Amino acid sequence: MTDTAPRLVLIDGSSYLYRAFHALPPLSNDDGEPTGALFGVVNMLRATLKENPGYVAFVVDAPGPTFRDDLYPDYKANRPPMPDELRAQVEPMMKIVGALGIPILRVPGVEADDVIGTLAVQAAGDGVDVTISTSDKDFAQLVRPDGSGAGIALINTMTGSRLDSEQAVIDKFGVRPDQIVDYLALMGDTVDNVPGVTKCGPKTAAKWLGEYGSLDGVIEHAGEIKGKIGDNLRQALERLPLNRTLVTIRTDVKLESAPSDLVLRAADTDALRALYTRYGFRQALKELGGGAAANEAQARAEAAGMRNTAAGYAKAAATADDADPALSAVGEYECVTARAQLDAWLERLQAADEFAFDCETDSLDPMRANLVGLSFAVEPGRACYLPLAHDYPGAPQQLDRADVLAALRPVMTDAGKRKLGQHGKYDLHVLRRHGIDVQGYADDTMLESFVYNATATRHDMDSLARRYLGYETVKYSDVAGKGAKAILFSQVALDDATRYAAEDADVTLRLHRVLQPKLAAEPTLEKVYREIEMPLVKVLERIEANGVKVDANELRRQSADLGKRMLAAQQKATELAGRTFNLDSPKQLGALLFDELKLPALVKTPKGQPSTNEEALEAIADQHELPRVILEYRGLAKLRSTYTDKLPEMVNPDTGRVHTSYHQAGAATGRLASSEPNLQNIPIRTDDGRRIRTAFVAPEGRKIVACDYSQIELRIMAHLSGDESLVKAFESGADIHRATAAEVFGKPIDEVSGNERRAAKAINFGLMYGMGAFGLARQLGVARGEAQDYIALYFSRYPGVRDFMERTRQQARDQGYVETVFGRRLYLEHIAARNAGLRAGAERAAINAPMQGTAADIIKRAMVDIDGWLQAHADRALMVLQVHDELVFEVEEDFVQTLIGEVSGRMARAAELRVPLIVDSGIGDNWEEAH
DNA sequence: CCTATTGCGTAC
DNA sequence: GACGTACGCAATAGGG
Repeated sequence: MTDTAPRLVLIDGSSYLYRAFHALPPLSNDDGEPTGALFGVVNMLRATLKENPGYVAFVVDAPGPTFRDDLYPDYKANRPPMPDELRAQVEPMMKIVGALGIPILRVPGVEADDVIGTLAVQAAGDGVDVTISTSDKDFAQLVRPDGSGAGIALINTMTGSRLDSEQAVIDKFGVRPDQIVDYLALMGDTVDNVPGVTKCGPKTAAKWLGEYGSLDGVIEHAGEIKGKIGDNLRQALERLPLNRTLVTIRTDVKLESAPSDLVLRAADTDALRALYTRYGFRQALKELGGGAAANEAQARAEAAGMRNTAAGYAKAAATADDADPALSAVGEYECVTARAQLDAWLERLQAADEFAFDCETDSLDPMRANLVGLSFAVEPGRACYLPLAHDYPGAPQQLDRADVLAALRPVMTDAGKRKLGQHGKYDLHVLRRHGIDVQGYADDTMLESFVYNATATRHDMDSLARRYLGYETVKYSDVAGKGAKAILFSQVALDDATRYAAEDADVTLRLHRVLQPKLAAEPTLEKVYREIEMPLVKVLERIEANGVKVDANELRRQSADLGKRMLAAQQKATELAGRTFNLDSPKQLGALLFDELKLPALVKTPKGQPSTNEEALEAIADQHELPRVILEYRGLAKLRSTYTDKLPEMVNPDTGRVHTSYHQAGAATGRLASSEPNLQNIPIRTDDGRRIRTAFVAPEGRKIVACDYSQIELRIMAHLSGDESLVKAFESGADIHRATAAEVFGKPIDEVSGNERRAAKAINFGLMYGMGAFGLARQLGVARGEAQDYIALYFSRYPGVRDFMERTRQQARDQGYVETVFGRRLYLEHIAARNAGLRAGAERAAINAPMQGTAADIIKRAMVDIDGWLQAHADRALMVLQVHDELVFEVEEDFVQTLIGEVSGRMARAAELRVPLIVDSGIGDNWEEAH
């Protein structure tokens, strides 16, 4: 229960500010502004936010008197005025806190302590786990056990100490939390000018309270205490009750904010960047980065939005007893080990309109994984886990796997019974390999999330649960450990396995209930999801299952050859350098080239270091022999380490083939991504590289057929822009780069030189990527002014393209997203950023996304169509690869012509554009020949 | 020891 | 700062 409850973190801002001010050296930024305390507080805040609290508040004192001043005019009278250097840091701190998205509480007439106390007690009473982040020990009085209910814990982020139980308080102070007030009253507080019993410190106070139980007990027995300290006590007797009132943190003040209002909002990254830059917080700035941190902020924003539209955390904190639990209650999940239980669940599955399922296995590779268990959810909170192959000492008896699968087969293969999953392609593989070819796979929460907002790079279940349900799932590592110590899921105890696995199905179902309506509210997105992505799941499953035949021996021969040549290059390099060094280490290489040999460092890495990349080495290749040798070595090493050594290792022993994984939610533009191994970046440019493709072969009696779209993205640019000249060029069937060169350089098409065509090609591609004159100049090796002239000339010949690009930028700015021809959306979170670099990057992405994304939509549609046709010919041809604009098939020889006709026709008809879609095909015994 | 980041390079 | 989308290798840096 504790790990399912929402969390509230209350930050005692004032205490941190003072503590950091006194603890840290008096740092300042380049402008001489003091930053020491700020630095400490910012680090503390970042550490706090890393814990992903759903609710948080930064509480500070408001100016003006409080009830304690009324009770005791000298309260805090000893306190010196705030030093100027500290005062100067208060406003910046508030700005940073605000920019981080943390609600700030500053309540007039109420001390921060009392605000925190009131919120803590209120939230804990509502079942929320509360953490008070403070360096003030007085708060120990609020610590309470978290046992079954929600507790209040103290954390001091600066020292890392944590007080989260009664025992922890006793260990630290020698008294229980409920005695802390009495303890403080006895000792007094010099900082707040509250005099206690003279000479009574922590030891004495704890001793007395241990003997007499409470302050009242101590007062009662004051006469019995001997010695000087007894006299001191008796002298202080009169003021002890007042002390107690002063040190008691109030938990009943009237506040306008309820704990559920304290939702962590999205961070304002632009503001943060500006503030961090101003105060020189480099690490914080780095973490802010362009990517991960921004996504996190986005995720937080959405999660916060979620909670606000629900009824606040009170609903999220609902317990198992609630009729409508917004969060699961661990323990309610059923572990199915008896036939009668299974039968009951089969009935539930039969009765449900749609249910969620999930497979547990012993491997992340769906082509190797063994089924260890299955989970199902029929309605939120109602889920089960069916362990099938758990095997550890003392493992309970489980139902027979074959029996269970046989019992489940009817419902799992019933196309009319809608099933849903999270990244279900994995589960489809596993079940297929265990004899169940799932039909009716209707919804996938990963794809719902991806289509709904592809900008969020993570679409895994844990992230989605956090983003859309405000819920922290049980992690795999929680039940199975991680790293080298991780155990197989089959070795996880059944109760742990149940709370993990059943939750997966449960959360999947809950996510679907949240995401489905969101998608339904956007009909074009719904269409992309329903008509492109969902049908593609089974198609990709088949392609992955087919795999591609790879001649491992051929690759091993190539590895040996590359190795010999690498060795030769290495020897030559050692000779030229006059010493040995690691050719694979950019750091060592840089030191050698730029420090020892004093060669000019013409290219810098993003971090400002001298780069040793290809461009940098090419630039100095005329000054020394070594750079050329390094380039030779690099090229060989790349091919060997990434391809010829690795691909043979990826051959599946069961099938003898290589099975890549296609990630349907891989690229924000809608493209697929391929991994393990990535078969979408097999070399083609160089001879050595292209040779690797000869190892992608067809078995005896079959051919490799490759069909690719000709210039699809440029055609889409023609379609989207409607530019007359460009459309005409494509209609005429001309070589598009040659035609562009003819336009730009103003000469007949057959007089265009090779160099002019090359320049035109660079312009065509560059424009699609939003390239500017600077980039084009670098690409072509011409002056920037010349490149600018080319671009200007291009736009004057193709004004429609220029208008299209401006329209696209404007659309991105106006609505925050751009879309493909089929309505797929890409949100651009930095399109309005104040940071010019970020904004320019977003504009380039905005220009590219409609073209790249539309191309992705088109080939996906074609794949679904082709797969539908190919199903009837599965014994004669297989679809084996997709490389963005290309589909590769393995085809029986006498079926090749039929296939090419069907495939190229279906590819060409996958979209109706203003220009024709042309498909080129090639045939060969291997992939290289098929090009 | 394991994970994250950096630098580099492959594809479309 | 300057060309969009990916994945992955080897070295290195950093946290436990």
